[in-house]
Amino acid sequence: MGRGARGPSMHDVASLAGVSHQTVSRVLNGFEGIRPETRQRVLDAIEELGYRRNLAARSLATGRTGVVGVLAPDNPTFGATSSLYAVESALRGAGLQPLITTTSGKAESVESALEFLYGRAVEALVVMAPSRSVLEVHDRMGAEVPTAYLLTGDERGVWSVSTDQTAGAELLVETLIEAGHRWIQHVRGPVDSTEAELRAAAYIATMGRRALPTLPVLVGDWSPQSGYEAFARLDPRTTAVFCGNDQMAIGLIHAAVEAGIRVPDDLSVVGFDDIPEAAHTLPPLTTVRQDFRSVGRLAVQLLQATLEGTEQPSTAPLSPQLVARGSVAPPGERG
Amino acid sequence: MGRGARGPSMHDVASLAGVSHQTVSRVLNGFEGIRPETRQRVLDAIEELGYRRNLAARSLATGRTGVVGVLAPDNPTFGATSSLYAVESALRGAGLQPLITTTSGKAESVESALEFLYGRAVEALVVMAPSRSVLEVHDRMGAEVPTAYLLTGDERGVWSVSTDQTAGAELLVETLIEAGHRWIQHVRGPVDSTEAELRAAAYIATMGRRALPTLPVLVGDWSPQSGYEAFARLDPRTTAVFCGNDQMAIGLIHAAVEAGIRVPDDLSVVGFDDIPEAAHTLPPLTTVRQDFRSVGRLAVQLLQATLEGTEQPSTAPLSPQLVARGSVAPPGERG
DNA sequence: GCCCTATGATCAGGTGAACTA
DNA sequence: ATAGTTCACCTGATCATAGGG
Repeated sequence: MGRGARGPSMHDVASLAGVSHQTVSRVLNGFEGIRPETRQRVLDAIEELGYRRNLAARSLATGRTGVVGVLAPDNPTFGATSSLYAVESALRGAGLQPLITTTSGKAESVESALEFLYGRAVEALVVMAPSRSVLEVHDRMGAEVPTAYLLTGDERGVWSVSTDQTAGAELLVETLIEAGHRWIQHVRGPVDSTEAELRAAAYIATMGRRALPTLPVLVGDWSPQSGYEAFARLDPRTTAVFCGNDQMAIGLIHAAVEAGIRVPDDLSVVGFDDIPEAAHTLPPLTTVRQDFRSVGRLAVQLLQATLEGTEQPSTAPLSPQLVARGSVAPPGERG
Repeated sequence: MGRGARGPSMHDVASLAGVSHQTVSRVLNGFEGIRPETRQRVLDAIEELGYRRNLAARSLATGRTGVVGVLAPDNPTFGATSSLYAVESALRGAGLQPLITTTSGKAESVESALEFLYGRAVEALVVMAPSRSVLEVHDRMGAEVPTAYLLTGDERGVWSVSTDQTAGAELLVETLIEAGHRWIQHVRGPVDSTEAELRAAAYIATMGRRALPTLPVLVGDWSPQSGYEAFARLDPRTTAVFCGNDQMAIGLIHAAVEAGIRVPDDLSVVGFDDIPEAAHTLPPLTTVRQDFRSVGRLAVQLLQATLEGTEQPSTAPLSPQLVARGSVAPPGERG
């Protein structure tokens, strides 16, 4: 397997420039005390040979890898993917190397991904844990490195980077209440999802605060299909539905219209996330926008500060933003 | 920066097991000629110390990195992301290390991503190039390693892994023709997109083959918003629209309904990709399904075979599959 | 003496840190 | 104030060796 077609080494550059390899190293690492003409000779030699540092050797010598592992859900949803891409780009910008692994969330899958990452000597971790099971596996395997948590509410204190789920849910429920609804039902995401939990809790709390009756919380799995299926289980008194995300709202609206229910005249519906399609459903969806990219960037800033030992940025939850569109109207005669 | 908290080395394992480091190496690499009891002693020592191979040293010694770079579009669409995740998981399964970078497609962005990847000594590349500009930059920088191309039609011959775009477009246009439509218009994706080009060409070819009139091809950017805007530019005679992807179809349907046009009674609409939302638009969207995950897996198989020098799998374009739903009907009186 | 099996000793690989001139 | 010398980092490949038939 002698495939290692090695390029020129630091020594090659050194002899071409007529200096020692150490001087080359110092030029590369931006040291001060180097005579301008020497530096230039080295730079020229590098250019001429097309020299590139051998990262394996560098890593071996320093004992550092600069690799940050990222554990991402393998379900390509808009939100998770947006955050993931922001993490990737910020990491690269910070001179670190993202090592992205996707997992289904099942224990076995999470385990093998983490095993892979630890085996790769990651120096920090970004755990995107939409479900509690991911966190459990991670905790069980023992956190070996600084870890930032995404998509998991603010459960991990300063190590969590998130949008304020509770505030988002309140915004939506209040919008429905303001429109005059009393019978508001919630279709939440999966049971082991932290974010779904927070949104559901906020639904109940807000209704309670306004002294309004709470209807049974229905459970979906974030998919449009599960929203579609949830429609059939809606309480007959329901005049407005707070869906746990936009996709389920899309499915639910589909089912409603199929059943001859007009949205929003007979039934108001709101979502969560503001995916690109939300502006173009029929009717356009009232929802709450999360700034996924900022969340990703912030997570990287947190880890970078930790690795460098500088002051960590604040990771207070980001504020979501209400996007009012056409899927909310005052309750019709149906209620 | 003495952050390198190094773990136990092969030497530590060797002395604990009472053998040489070389024997440890042979056990790790699955060599044959090792006495079972010796092997066990080594294994025990590894277990006891919690030893893990230092990959930097390994890579330095072998001259190989096992890293495969992936260039992905930073636009988190369902299709690209699905393929990306399949690539990641297949790569990891093959014992290789995915190094994923996202780019906007702009020359500068592509350049810096490739620079990053080459600097990381990637041994192979997966280039997901939805636009021709990505290919141009890649070509200009000189392909240093075996490269598989995704999302770019079959432009790169055996190095392209793709779904048959032409066949997919034909399927859709034929469906519209069979339903009785004569005035079919196409809303294509961006001008520098290879796939958009193929789909548009297939539209024109199919219409020609059936001796039907071709209407001006409108240009969108894949987003729902661009589909929405395209509606206003539709030819008045149009009775059916072939949208370049599902998202644009969603936007276009929105605009149509807003303008009082019924879908599919007054206007038939088809999409491309079969994203999860496509089953739940109003009406549900007739479209064509691409198996994005297979494409990703196949790309990895291709690279793996190349790296190992074994026989390469066939990369003939995969067949798309028609998904007939409710957005197509015979032309109404509008045409 | 010769072959075979299991294991050890030595060296190479590219870089950065510490010390030296 | 600059620049060179030496060593350490950890693993895998090559060659050498000890023991057994």
